[in-house]
Amino acid sequence: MVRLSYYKGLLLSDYYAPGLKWSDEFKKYIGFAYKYRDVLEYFKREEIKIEDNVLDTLPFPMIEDKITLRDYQAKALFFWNRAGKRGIIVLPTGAGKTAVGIKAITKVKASTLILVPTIDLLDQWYEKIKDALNYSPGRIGGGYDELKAITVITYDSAYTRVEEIGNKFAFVIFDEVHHLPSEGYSQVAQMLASPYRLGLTATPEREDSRHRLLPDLVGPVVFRLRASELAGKYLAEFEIKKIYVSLTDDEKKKYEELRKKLKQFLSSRNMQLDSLESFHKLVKLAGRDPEAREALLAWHTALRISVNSKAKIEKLRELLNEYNNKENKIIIFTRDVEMAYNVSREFLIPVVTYKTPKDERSEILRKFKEGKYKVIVASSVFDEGVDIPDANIGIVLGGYGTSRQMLQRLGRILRKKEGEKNKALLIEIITKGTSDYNLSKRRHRATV
DNA sequence: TTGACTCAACATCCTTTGCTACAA
DNA sequence: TTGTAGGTTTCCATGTTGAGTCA
Repeated sequence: MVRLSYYKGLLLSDYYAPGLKWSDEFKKYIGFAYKYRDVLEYFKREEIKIEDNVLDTLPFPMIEDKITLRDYQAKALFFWNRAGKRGIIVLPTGAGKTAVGIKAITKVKASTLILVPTIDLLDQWYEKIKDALNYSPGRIGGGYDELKAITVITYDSAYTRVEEIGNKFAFVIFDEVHHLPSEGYSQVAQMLASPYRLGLTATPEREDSRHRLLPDLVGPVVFRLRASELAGKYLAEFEIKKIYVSLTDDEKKKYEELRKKLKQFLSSRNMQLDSLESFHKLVKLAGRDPEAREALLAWHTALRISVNSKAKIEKLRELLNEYNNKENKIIIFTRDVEMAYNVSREFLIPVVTYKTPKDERSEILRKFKEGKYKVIVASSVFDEGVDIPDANIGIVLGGYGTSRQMLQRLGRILRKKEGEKNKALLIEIITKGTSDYNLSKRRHRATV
């Protein structure tokens, strides 16, 4: 008879099993709690009897189930179920990931923990569960601290509480699961004993390649659908337009000076900037070498000039003249805060950045939803986890070189509206011949 | 309870085009 | 001659968020 137990994120066992190591401190074999399922299966295969004291879950409540899934949502859940209730479902923004998650809870019928990156999402899940299951889930984070059989928690709170609650849930849902592989959050996944796992995201891939950890932490991608596959029926038809502009003579002169400074430094040190690693090398060097710091600063400034070029503002003026009318709702996206405020001042448009106070932000979003505001400008605050009212036109003035940001911004204009005839339109304004062009090229790598 | 702070964690950050020492 | 590894243990900037603290 093997005794299995849980202790502060660890799995303790009397006998050896793959994935466990002997610990002199505990006088037992130990491993991270997430090995629980594998260890259990191993002992079963070996026909070894187990006394299992790992999970200590709260009783599953009486719930209703008012969720009707669309065909692709049901299919996604089918594949996840077939994979042993483990794995990741990839659906574009607006395709109803939350509904899939809630339906999964009703299938598993066991105590469930839902991890979310922001308080906005904490509230959204809370409301949707209340509606769909006629049950008020617990909330931990954002000032709440209620542990219930179905509980929504922020990643940050989970990080500080996981030792204590790591064995209270048989099922765990990781919303926006691309956050999970980061240094700190991945420990949360390891310290949870939950044998059933579901990850939800629109874009699992990460710039740092740590998404390679996801199959181990959550399971493989079991279902994937792109925005273009849902366009027309469940999401709006859309078009992506690219408009190219040039730097002014002044900007060009400055830009080239700065790039030259960077190049001169690189060649003086026999360095190249041809990979992320080489860039990190430069950053490291900049920590102790003033010349390297100067070079990096030059790179930053040059980037800013190209992303926030004056011609973009003029092009934006034309676009607003053309599209700013009763029929359209427009969101303008910028890369940095300064540009967002410049646009706001120039065109007298309400602006939202991370500096905007909370109530002012919700006020602006409310008025945009009601149609009192037709155009708003935002930095990268709307990229994820915020419930943004529908728009049908997005204008990208600047951004990162990541397809994640691109797809998330696209998602902001894709919600299908009743009787809508016009296509949703995402317009990107790009400064040609500069790093801005490279950024744009990079964010289009992944097919939409 | 709020509001204003601070702090920590997370994310992005590259594409040009030439090295040098050593092993196979 | 050709091919390949090379060095450590992070962190120039800016943006964004959640949690904690203190008035």
